[in-house]
Amino acid sequence: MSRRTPTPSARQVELLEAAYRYVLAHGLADLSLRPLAEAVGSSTRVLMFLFGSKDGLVRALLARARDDELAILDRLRQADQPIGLVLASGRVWAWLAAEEHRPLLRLWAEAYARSLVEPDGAWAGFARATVDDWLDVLAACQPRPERDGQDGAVRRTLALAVLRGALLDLLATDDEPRVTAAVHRHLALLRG
Amino acid sequence: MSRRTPTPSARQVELLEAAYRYVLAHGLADLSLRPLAEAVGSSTRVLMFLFGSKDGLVRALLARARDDELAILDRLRQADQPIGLVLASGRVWAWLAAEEHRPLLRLWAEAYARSLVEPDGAWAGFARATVDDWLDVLAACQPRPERDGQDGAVRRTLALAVLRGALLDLLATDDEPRVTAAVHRHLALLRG
DNA sequence: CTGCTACTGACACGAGTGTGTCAGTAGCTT
DNA sequence: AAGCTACTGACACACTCGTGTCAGTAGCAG
Repeated sequence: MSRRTPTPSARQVELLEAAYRYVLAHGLADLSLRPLAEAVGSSTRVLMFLFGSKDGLVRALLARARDDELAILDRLRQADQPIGLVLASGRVWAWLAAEEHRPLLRLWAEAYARSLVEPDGAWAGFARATVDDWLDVLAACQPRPERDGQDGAVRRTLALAVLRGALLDLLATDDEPRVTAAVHRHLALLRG
Repeated sequence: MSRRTPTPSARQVELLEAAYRYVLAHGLADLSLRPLAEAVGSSTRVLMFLFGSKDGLVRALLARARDDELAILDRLRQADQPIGLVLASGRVWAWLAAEEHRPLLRLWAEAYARSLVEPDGAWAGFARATVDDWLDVLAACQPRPERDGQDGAVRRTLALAVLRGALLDLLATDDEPRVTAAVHRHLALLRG
């Protein structure tokens, strides 16, 4: 068995990477094995063999997307000392607003919404997991006394809400100046 | 022809209402005519007759959901004089956070995300339209000198981002106290 | 060469999809 | 009574879907 987590095997990660690119371009909503297989130069048979089922493939793709997401989050975390929510939010927004990340973020939005409507299956817990991922990393950015206690939790909840709300706006309107100005306005408010 | 907009006909609105309830409970993602028809006590044949196609049905359902959305927005608008963004945001959040509106808001999130990924077809422009709807009504809540000019636009963009970001969090975590506290924190910041 | 493991191709099955066709029936207007 | 319009039922067509089956082949270990 070369199914999932046990040593993904070269061919498997290669195909996953190709499938990931395909999904970034076409969305997950009406993903279908046959068109996907053709696009990545493979066959449904092989996809089934490597990922067990369509559900397995989708799970692997969502995990792949989450890896991309965690990669930037880790760059925030690795600072030697907490940089504070304001600076962290500013950096995260710069990443979110970059044009080249739109496909990933659209995919993220799709998976998030779907996991809300259909809490079972391959999508299960995706929304919840990403909220926790982000809140965790924002917590790590807060200085020590602020971080603990529920006031700190409220602060990072607000920071996350601004970032994600702004992201939704940006994805729909593509009006980067207006949305970025709104985020910066919020950061200015926080500074006092 | 009793197709769409030209006088919806009693039977049509009756079935649309039933289908809307069904979709609120089951989501739009894998909506299928036969199960839907059975659930609402009709047949695919009739649905096709009344709505022309599945796309037509979906369009009608999205329009129906938008009507629900616009209904609350109008209650804000009808105030004799502008109430300001702070008060408006507070009221809107009270509505968003109410438990009984979750199904509608989940449906909204689903439609929004899907219209981002698949900008053609029945979903076209849904995300864009709702952003504009909300920004318009928030603009109407702003006092006169503030409303015009791009600073006003930035202000309401931020207000909208907070509301929608908080909504995303709430839908995923169901942690109303934390999220409501974050929204109120933002309102407190705005007050100065 | 033998065997073993990883991988792949061709094909079929059964279920579910949206939609089209043909024939109705109920209720109203004239 | 006639006729028109709105609506409905039964059924079939042409797909596409995920998945299963059976037979392979390439590469490497012994």
